[in-house]
Amino acid sequence: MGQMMDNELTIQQVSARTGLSVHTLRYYERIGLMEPICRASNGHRAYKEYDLEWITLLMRLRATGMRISDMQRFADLMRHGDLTISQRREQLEEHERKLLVERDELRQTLLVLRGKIEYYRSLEEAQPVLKPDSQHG
Amino acid sequence: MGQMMDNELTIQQVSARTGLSVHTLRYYERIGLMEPICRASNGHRAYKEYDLEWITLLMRLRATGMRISDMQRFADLMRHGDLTISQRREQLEEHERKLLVERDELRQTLLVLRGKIEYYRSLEEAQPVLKPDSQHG
DNA sequence: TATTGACTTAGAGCGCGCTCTAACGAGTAA
DNA sequence: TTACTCGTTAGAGCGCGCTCTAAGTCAATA
Repeated sequence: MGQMMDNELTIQQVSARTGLSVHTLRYYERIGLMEPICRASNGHRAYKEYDLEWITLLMRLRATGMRISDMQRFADLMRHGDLTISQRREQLEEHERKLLVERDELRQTLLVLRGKIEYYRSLEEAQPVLKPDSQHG
Repeated sequence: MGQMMDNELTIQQVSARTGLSVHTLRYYERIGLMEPICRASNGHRAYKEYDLEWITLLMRLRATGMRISDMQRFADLMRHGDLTISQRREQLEEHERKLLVERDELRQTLLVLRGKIEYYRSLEEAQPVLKPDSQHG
């Protein structure tokens, strides 16, 4: 008893595939970021393919700075079916706008960094200094 | 007594210009992200132009996800003069690499978002729903 | 003189997003 | 039976980056 179906995954397997810790996976479920995961006959979570897909989306949103509370709101909208489609679209559009701002910041910072890196490089060439691993020379 | 010079700024003025709170400005100084700010004769901080420039760099690094502890390391290297130029360049290069990864994540997430937004839009067109502000029609 | 307001410090508190602990249960191997 | 592994829950704890509080100084104003 307690067997997983072939198309199901244990929490450990999901952890390994996603990089999220088992703690985090349970935490996400607990706070309503995920629907209650179906259970195997022994009470263990049995993740399905669509759970993995949902987790992938969550990770993308998190990695790009969406807050947990906003992700909760999106998950809530999902639960409430087709009537929330416009709201979901609007929420995604708002995140998109934030990402565009972020992209600009990132672009500018990259320019600044490259300028400074070049500057440091010119200093290094003008005034070479013994490095720790060149003492033998 | 206690007059600011023309080219100096109070902590409030720096706060207004940068968007950082006065709490945060003092906090950054306290933890060594900034050199001790010069004081006016009344003991109040008198920020100079180069302080603002440094703050601007700090804000860029923070906004692009550099950790405080890494910024502290960079500030420490600055304090130790020209011998640390290579290390500073390497640190900036490492941050640059992280930003390139982040940029890719951002790009991909933008693509995913746009796909979902388009999908939602198609659903909205196929099955239009009364919106809250269109009850009059 | 008394009050107001902007500043100072040291240090406590807080919200976020995990991360871990304790206590327990079911299944398997020796 | 004993021990081990892998899972479960509720709830405590933690690191980060601020954010705020308390208590005090000082200068200007009513």
